[in-house]
Amino acid sequence: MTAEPAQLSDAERIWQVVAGIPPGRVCTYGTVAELAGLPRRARMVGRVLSRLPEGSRLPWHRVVNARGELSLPADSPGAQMQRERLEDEGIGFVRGRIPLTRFGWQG
DNA sequence: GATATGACCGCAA
DNA sequence: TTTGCGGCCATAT
Repeated sequence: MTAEPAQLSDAERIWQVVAGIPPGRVCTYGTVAELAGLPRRARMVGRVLSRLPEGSRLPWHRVVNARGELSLPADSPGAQMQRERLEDEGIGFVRGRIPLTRFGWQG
């Protein structure tokens, strides 16, 4: 028989990790993947977030790339919303980047 | 089945 | 500092 996922799927584990990022903190794709038990699968995190519905309450905006930059196209509405929500949480940008040494979250 | 693509990452130069 | 390259892996064609 076609087995339904007995445990949480990869995507569901990623959602759980992202949901656990505290306000005012950011996490990189690679770190999210690792915390989700998927080392070296940063790209999968990006893919999962790109497929989130607009109404999702997941704090996806707290996930940035390893350089502290937003990975969405800068001109996209998503990127602008992401930056706005981050600044609302007190996260500051320095020359277009977030200082991960200060705002990064390790779990 | 093979190839191309993507909200990535780490390292070497 | 930036750039290039290999690695990673689910989806789409």
